[in-house]
Amino acid sequence: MNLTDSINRPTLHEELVERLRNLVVEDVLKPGEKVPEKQLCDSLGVSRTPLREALKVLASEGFVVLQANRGARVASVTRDELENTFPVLATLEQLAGELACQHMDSAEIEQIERRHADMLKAYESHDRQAYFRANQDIHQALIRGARNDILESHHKLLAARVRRARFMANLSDERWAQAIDEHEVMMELLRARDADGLGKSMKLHMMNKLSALVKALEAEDELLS
Amino acid sequence: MNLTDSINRPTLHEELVERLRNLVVEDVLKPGEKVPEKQLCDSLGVSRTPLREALKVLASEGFVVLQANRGARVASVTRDELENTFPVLATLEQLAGELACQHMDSAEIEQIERRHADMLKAYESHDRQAYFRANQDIHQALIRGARNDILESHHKLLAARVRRARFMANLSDERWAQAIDEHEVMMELLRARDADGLGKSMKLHMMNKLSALVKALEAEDELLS
DNA sequence: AAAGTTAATTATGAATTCATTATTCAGTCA
DNA sequence: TGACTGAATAATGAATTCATAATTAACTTT
Repeated sequence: MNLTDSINRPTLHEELVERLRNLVVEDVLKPGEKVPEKQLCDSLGVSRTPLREALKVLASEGFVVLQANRGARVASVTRDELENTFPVLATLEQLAGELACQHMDSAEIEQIERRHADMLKAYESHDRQAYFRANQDIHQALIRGARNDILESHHKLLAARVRRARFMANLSDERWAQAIDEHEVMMELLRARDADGLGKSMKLHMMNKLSALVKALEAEDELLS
Repeated sequence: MNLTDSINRPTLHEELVERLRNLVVEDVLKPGEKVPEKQLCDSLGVSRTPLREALKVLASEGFVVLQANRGARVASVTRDELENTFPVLATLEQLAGELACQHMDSAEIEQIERRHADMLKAYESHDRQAYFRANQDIHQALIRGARNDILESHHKLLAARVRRARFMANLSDERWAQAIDEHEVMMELLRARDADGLGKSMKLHMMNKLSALVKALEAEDELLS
């Protein structure tokens, strides 16, 4: 019996960082929107002190922008930011792929195998929600498999910031099919424990995601002009 | 005339983040050491509120560790952390090298050339201090040259965290000579704007730094046993 | 009515206060 | 003497208060 668990209540500000980050990532708080402290305090039932501490952390993570004496705004995901973030994410995933091939045991690989099957099923039944979940789980498992906390934390942060992009543009059928193909390749390379190959294909996968995203955003701009 | 400059006084907590981070990176606050809030408040002349906000940020950056109701400790640089951080730094530098070749203009390259010359001079006169400064400037300029803010911020954070390592083990003459050679190669590749080559050599340079560091630390352990 | 000016209101940055949890230390008992 | 108990002290987490900057609203003035 673990007694520390019941005692290990996280501090208020830690919980708030989690909750607020989720509100931003899940697009409940919209980019550019002001974040009025008092209002949030009331709705969350906390005082300003821990909330402000949380906002400082969120700001250092890049989810909000602070202006002295003018409060916090939700950081907007500009195209420029996407185009800067994806290459960094891509190299991190490349490294993760290489390390994962070296460090994952077969039980872990089998687990990914199962999640991969889930993903295919979701694709066939056109269930975007389930697809996103399975896809995210697979990437996260590969990162975990790299056995590198530093890599994991930085990847997590960048992935969260970019995750909002899925609210900006919808996944096209064409890109969806391509992504599935890429995942098939990745699975094969993982099975073969081809470190270099998996790294490269994960990097490519990420950069293709960016291309598709940029294309989709441009298409949306066309509609508006 | 820029009027915003005089007005743009950073908030207290931002200054504190900077100052405290420097105290950690410059090894004034030693790893494992407790960080008593009151004492720091007195010596810095601020109240606890902004100081605590700063500590939260430092914690999210990994420079201190917070324990609920037990305050903050300076994070210790374990060998494990070094071995995790350097590969990540190395891939980031690889990416930076590739992008720098594409984006830097010749004036910027010439500036690096000059700093490179400074570095060689410092090497010849065995001035470690000057060498570290020039070396750091060169790496930073290459990162800047990549024209990618996300890359830059993450690199900056990781670089600061391992910078403390130089207080842990001294640079051996052998490694110093090798590092100089590697820098020569890097300069040549930059002049030739060989993106792939520069990326790879920067990555290798970083990993060699890690090897040397680990070796030096093991040698120190020998002495203690 | 529109632009500009000043006063009132609101929101934020920072200090202080309060409540709770750790830590220290004196005293007890084996 | 040495381990345990519990009170006293100190440190931390969070709420509140205070001072100041920003925003809004009211009021001129043209």
